[in-house]
Amino acid sequence: MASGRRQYPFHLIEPKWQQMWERQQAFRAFNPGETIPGGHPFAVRHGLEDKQPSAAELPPKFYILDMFPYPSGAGLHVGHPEGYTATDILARYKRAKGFHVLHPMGWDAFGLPAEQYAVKTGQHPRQTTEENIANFKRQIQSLGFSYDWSRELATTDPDYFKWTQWIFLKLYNSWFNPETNRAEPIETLKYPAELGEGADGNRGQASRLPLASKERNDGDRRDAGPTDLESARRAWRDKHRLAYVTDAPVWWCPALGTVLANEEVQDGVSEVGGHPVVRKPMRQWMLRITAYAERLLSDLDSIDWSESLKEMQRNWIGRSEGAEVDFAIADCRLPIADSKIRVFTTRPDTLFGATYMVLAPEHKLVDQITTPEQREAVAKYKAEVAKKSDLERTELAKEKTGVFTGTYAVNPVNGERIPIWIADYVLASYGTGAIMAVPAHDTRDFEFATEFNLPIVQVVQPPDPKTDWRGFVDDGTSVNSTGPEISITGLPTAEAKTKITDWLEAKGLGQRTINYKLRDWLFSRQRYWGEPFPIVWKRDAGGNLYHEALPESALPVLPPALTDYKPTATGEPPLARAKEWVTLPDGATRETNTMPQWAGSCWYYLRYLDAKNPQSFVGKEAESYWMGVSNPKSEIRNPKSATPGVDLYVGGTEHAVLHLLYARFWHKVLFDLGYVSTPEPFFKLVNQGLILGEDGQKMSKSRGNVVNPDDILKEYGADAFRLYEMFLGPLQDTKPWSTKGVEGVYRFLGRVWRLFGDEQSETEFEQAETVTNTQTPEAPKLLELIRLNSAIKDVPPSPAQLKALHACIKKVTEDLDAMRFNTAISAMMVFVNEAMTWKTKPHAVLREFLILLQPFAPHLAEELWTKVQSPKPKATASDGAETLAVGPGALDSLAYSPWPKFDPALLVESEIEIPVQVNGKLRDVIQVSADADNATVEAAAKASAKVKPFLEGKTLKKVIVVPKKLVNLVVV
RNA sequence: GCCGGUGUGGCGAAAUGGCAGACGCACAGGACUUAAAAUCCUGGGACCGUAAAAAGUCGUGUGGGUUCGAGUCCCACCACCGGCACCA
Repeated sequence: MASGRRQYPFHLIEPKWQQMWERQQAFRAFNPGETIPGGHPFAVRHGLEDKQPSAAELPPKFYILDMFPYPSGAGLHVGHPEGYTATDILARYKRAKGFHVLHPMGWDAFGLPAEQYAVKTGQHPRQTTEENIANFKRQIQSLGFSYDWSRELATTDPDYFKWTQWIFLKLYNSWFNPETNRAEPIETLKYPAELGEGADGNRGQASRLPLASKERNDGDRRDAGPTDLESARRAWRDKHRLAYVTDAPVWWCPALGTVLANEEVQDGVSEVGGHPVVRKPMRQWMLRITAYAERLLSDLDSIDWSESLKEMQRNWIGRSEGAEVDFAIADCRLPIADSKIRVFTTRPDTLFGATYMVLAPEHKLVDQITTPEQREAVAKYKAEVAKKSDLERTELAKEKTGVFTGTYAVNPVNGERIPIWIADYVLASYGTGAIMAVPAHDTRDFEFATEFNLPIVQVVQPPDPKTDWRGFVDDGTSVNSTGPEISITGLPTAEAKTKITDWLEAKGLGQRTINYKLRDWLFSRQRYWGEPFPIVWKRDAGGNLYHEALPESALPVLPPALTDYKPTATGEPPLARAKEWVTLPDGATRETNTMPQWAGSCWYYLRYLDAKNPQSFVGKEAESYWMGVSNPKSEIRNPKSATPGVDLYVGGTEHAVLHLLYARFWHKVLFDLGYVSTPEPFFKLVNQGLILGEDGQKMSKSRGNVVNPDDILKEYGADAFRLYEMFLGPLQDTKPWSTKGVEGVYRFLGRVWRLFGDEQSETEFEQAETVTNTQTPEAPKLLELIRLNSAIKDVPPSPAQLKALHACIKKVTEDLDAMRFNTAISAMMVFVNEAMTWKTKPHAVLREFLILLQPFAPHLAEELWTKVQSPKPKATASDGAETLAVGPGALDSLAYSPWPKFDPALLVESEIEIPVQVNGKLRDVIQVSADADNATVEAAAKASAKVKPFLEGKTLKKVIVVPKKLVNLVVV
């Protein structure tokens, strides 16, 4: 042990209070209508003992949420508790402020490691998961966080994933209505005329179909037998559902034995593990997140997230405005419908500069338009591209490649013939999979044209004539842009875009379009340890396979027992091994994919609100109270949306796009369908920064610089650990760990201990401790031997003492409101340093200080709080310390003690120091009375002996007096 | 390449446009101690001075600018960190 003697007996104090809080359920939050037990400190504080308050009768809520962890086998590292400590401090602070705080914790427990372990050892992932959760929970609890453990949840719990599957059914049974711009039940989807039941008689409403049967046993369905009309209608609906099936190529990762979402693939390798991935067509479930692109984008304006995080989401969604333009194919040998190639461009103003076209190699027209002479070259190029992994495609991106198809297109604005090429720098999956190339004003086209000697025509003049127009991609003025029917020459870029787009629309050659980079969410995984889909597959009379939702009554769909967790030899998911499970009595077969890990984390913050509800994923009343809509006393800080949701959400940046985008998407669907009352889930979000190793490098096992919280706790205790994590620097910053730094705050806590404790009784305590087994339940009683320091007296504080206290209250309060934990701690250090010097320490002053300390170092503060309940040792000491903290009817629980208010009047000085500058340079500091007027201050400044030499022989030009701040004498 | 963020002592950091370096670490000196640990006190940006002081000069990545006054605001650049990356 580097630090030698223990600063204070945290090894007894911390378990004592953790047990106390747990016994008392001190941090349990109560839903509207719930009976609040008498004696519970929250009930005592708010006068709600044995009552069943409605939402309106409860104090204003405050929902503080941590990103729940994946309980890995490695246990907690010091990065986890950083955010958890910050939120715990705020939760405790808000409780003291009188809020009804919801502060829950749970487990994001589905995931690959437990499954990979199962593949290796045959141990069921549930067992691994449960062990890991137990370890995580023990570690988290040893830090004294004030979570409401009665709301604990795990995504792997059937009572939980039943509702994950239920939400999936909602997605499955909904479509996005572009007219109302929101999700609606699939029954509101109209069939097109050819599928309608009679012309307009029943408005083609799908509700005429026996849809009610969806909620009945699936066995009863469609006894009448399918018809062509019925399967056509089913196909129509299936095409519109928010959850749908495609056979599109997906990222298959052979090493992981699963497909991955676009977002899980980085630079051609899997984000997890860095394994290579390949493109492979497979049947997959998709979620139609793209329908929400616009709302996901625009609603960012209504929430309080960091600008950089919003920017990341905006970039991910990637909205771009432009136009789609049709180019006719010259000398067309094709049927009319296919004789056009549609391109997407954000720069229709550069249409006159289009000197060639490029199709993605996968574009569906490529084979049709390729001339016989070029056929071989095109086929070869397509084969090359198909062979390339995405990794190679990105790596080789520097050099442009492509092949001419032999065919020409006609530029609609000037009738010019331009060659059509194929090249892999055009992506099939974005826009229309084809572009018009304007080499003069697009970097990629410029490189391509240079490579293949294609013409480059200027059509934009840069604002600065010295700028080279070649490769100029910004806004300027259109030039050389006059055709037989339309001219935009001379127009600034913005106007040129409008004018030419209007013309294209009028001529039927194109239209305004908005494109998004965002793709639909690939939602199925070939894994065992995830939520099974509540979906079965059947065949209709024509032998066609179709899918159907299981009824709600079939939930939860549990995964089958397996002995082998590997995918099958044919590449089918592991669930396919459970033959009996897969096949239902009616011959239907179950979907064997499972949901991705993101599914469970998409809505866990809602389950916390009503974690045990067996009837619903969340009760209406609980939802509206905690999300802040039903309680008139709630603080609504954003008048624009007036729907705060989670008041504070803290977690790492690694979830900046995926989790946060997916969760927002699900929340909006639930909002549209009327299940939740706010359009956004997380009103305020803060990303905690990374904690690096002592060497300033990212912590990793291979570098050997990982700090284990258990080791720190053993040596310095939870309070010191918490304090240090916050003292390190601003929450959002990346900062290196320093175990030496822990000692600093540990010493501070030791000073607090000595400030309150009596030295002689401490010695007696230590002697008693050496002959006692500290593992016994009686050991904490030893703490009663510690007496209050005799310098602490029930006397009125001096003005200086009051000032020190109130300066501390002010600073800590303001810093907590702004989440500046490090400076709040330093303010408490300043206070303690000063209080140590006081000969007589007023009881009232030190007592208030403990309330400030409590959120940061709750165990120590609670223990000392028992000592300051009365300046004399308690007469009823035989009751033990417990009664002091939790006695019914008495407001003596520190955790719920009202936060002190500072009195600004106590902070005013009678004499203040004013710096005096000459020409902006500090020359002296003078003492003046605080209410001195400017003339007096100026005179005093001029009179200063240190200032005078700098004025001699100079002319005083100007005098700046900033009241109570500074004097600056300007001389020449 | 594009977007976002950050550059302040030996280190972590602090500073509504107004005394740069609070608070802490590490370090040095002292007190207590047989000694050590712990604790308490003192010191500290650099330079130049001096027996020791005082005074002075320079100092917040670099170069400009605005201002009586800039770590803070503006412009240009450099470095590092994070994100995106052939998205037309």
